[in-house]
Amino acid sequence: MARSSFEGEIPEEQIEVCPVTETQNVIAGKWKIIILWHLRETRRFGELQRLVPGISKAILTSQLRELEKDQMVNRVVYQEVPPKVEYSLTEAGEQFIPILESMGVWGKKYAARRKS
Amino acid sequence: MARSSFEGEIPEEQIEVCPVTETQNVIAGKWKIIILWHLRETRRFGELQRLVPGISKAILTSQLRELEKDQMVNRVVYQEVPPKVEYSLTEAGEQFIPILESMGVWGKKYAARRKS
DNA sequence: CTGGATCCAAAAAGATACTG
DNA sequence: CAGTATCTTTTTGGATCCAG
Repeated sequence: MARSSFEGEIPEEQIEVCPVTETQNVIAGKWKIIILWHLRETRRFGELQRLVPGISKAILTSQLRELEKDQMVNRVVYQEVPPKVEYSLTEAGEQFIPILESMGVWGKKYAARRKS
Repeated sequence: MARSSFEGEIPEEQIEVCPVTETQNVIAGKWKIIILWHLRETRRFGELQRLVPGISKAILTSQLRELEKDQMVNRVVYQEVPPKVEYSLTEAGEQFIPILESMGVWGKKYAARRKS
């Protein structure tokens, strides 16, 4: 029987990306996890910079822009002088919180284990 | 007056790293999450390379070496010809599985949400 | 089959100065 | 206060060839 279609081929749009890889793509970036962690509560830009030790304004901005693009973070600009900008989690971001919490618990045990 | 101690300084060893940052440091790397995912079951090197689409041997090796160094992965060499090497999760690695599962669930919902 | 060693390219991060 | 623009540096990843 002749093949009337190429069963081995998959249209580009239908290629399913592995869900964990999907997640990987969103949280890749040196600071994204810790930023999301602090965004469990709404934070202002400067506040985030203080909470994340060692990050520069430029990098914080770029990481936040990427998280926005990935619909993990909301950005609200208040038209005031001096400027005020608040960042918070979107629904997708909120749903990621339990994973962040688990990471915190795991990381703590992991650190303790490694010290011994 | 000479200060007899530097009260502002913290000995290197006592600097506490935030637990989520600890976790971030372990899973950073383009392929580590998906590698850990497939290591829920013991896998051979070549098997891993097939399971992780797009990764080269050299990169797979380097990612595995880092995971070993971080005590997430065990490497067992069977003295045979041809060589056979099996990778599996350490206890720390095993304890990370629930987080990987959560990432899978979240990633699936995330992808679905983004398509609409 | 499972790698190691090199070299190169690309991406990510960081430093700095400037701005509404 | 909250950025942007530019430049430099560092870090990663990838391709290729060699080897026990």
